Amino acid sequence: MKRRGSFCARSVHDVAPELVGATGLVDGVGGKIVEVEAYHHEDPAAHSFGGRTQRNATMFGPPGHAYVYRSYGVLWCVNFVCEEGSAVLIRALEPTHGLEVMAQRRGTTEPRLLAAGPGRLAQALGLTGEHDGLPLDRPPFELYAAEDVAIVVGLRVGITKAAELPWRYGEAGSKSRTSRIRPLRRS
DNA sequence: CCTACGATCCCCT
DNA sequence: GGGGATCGTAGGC
Repeated sequence: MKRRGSFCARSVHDVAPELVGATGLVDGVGGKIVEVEAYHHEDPAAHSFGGRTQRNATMFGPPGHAYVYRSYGVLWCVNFVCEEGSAVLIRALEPTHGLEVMAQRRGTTEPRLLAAGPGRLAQALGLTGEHDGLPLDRPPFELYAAEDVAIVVGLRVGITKAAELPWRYGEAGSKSRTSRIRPLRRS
């Protein structure tokens, strides 16, 4: 996308909604991002809250890199690093490229189960801890500017701290999201 | 359709 | 030594 290098070097609250509708590929496999969550460094739910550690070191590095961490010991989740130790968790995408590869990695051809959910998405795109810290503006990554899509805003899921913050963004009406977002507002 | 729960690893305190 | 930014399966309705 234009301004690719600096796109993430802004507030996570600006970057997160603008990523909805963008297309992201890894080695040519991926699709349209339809759901994300923002994690700010002053937000108790963020991994970077409380300062730099071994696991979250990438979040404190330069913006525009991938922060990949292991979740529940069994899966990987992918974030785009933004400014000041904040990041956008990529929660779901609508598969458009490399459907057969995704189906093989996921062990299903059911479209809804390919990349709806952060763990499924990482598996479908072949992302693991080896991608942690890699720049997003170079291969194997490709990013393309967002379509003009209607956005729904709601509460983040799966967290216990700061659960009331409306920092989850999705494409309105998408069938490739993880679940219904009870809309707080639209834009 | 829905809810409940176990798996399984690192990182962190 | 505890606890997840989750997923799949099992079972009930």
